[in-house]
Amino acid sequence: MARRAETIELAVLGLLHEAPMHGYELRKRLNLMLGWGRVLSYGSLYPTLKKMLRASLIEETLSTKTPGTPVSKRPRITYQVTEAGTREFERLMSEVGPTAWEDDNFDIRFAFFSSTDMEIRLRVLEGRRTRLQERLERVQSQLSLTQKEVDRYAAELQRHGVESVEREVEWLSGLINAERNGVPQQTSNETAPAIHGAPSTKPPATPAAEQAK
Amino acid sequence: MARRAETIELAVLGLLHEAPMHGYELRKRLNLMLGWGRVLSYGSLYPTLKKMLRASLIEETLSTKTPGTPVSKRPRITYQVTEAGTREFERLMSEVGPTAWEDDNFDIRFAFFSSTDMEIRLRVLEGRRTRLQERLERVQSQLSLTQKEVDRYAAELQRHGVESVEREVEWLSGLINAERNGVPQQTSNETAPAIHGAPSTKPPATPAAEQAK
DNA sequence: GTTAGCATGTAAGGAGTTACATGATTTT
DNA sequence: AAAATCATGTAACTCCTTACATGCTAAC
Repeated sequence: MARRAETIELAVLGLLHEAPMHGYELRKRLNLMLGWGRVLSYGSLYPTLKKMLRASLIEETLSTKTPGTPVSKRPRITYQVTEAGTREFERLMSEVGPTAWEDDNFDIRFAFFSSTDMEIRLRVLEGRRTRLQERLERVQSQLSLTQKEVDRYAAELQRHGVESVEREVEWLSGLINAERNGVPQQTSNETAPAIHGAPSTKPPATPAAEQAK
Repeated sequence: MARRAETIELAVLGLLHEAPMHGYELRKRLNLMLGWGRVLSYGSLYPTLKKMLRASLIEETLSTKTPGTPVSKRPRITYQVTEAGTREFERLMSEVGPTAWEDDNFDIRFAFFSSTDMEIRLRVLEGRRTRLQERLERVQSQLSLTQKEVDRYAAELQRHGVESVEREVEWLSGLINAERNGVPQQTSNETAPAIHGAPSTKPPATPAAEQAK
């Protein structure tokens, strides 16, 4: 699953961009965010954090919590983004191209869309939509070729998969429209109206993937 | 993604159960079947086939195609299931438990549902549904805790995710009803009525049951 | 005082992708 | 005759999970 590492990095940068926190919480937020399927393990997160530290994308602050520090408190570590980290975050967020709209990557980028401007958002949303449409075409053309005796259950699975992706496309279309018709996107505090009513669905577990994560 | 290996094996056994074929075609069918996300590479498939050969789950037949075989034709290899392979397939298909309803595994099992009986099907479908419902609960409870200032896009992503899983649950409920109300499942050739349709005879006491499109 | 959840890590190992390497057959 | 697609493989490498190991802190 090659390209996951970058994804985690981006997510970490994005979360720390909002507020400093420590590894444990980072993991929780991450799992909530992209955790519809597999869950990120500590064995994956902590090494990534160390790596990012070495690359100076983030910094750590050790806290000893209680004032009268006895001796050997194992310190809790709070991470913050550095300036370099912020720049890297911005660089990654303004990337347009396949890496931005592949399954895992897309979700993370979307979650932090507030940190980019509309142009980028539109391009990513459209790229993603095109990606899914290609997928649909490919599958549908292949299906018509193989159309020999299709097993009932296998066919139902396919049907459901197609339906899910189609719904996802509709969702994206709704979002694209909302962006274009300038849904107020500035941080006018609360009362955020639903971005758009469009129905939706990611191909969740069923068609073989929870593309999201 | 640890548990994928078994999944591939099951899929291979299932496909070869239907008809012998060679690796290349196996890969195509596999990708069509569970290929909504990542695609299975040769570097993954061929080693698996070798391993299954060693385990005597499948057998190979070398074909030289053209009658007047010159000399050094690289042979094409057609794979078939052995008896041991068939038994293994049946064993795996009648497993009920977590391994049967986790994301990837579920899809494969579902695709080959025709090879099991209704009891198993029902248990797997119900297990899967429960799994997803737990997921929803977990996410929703966590969301209510974190309900501080949620970013608009992040919130929309969550909303969409929840909606997708809810739809999946409805889909499963429909299938469960269909199984219970005995949708004719034997191979009465074509004119197979959509699995899904199944209007329940009695006004289903279960609220969840209604969904049926 | 003990369980449950917070918190941080490491080592070993498996699974699968990428990139490479080769060749046959069919279509244009 | 070239291009596309069918077809089979291997080696290196990355990523990530599993399982282990440790210890603090709050609640019951």
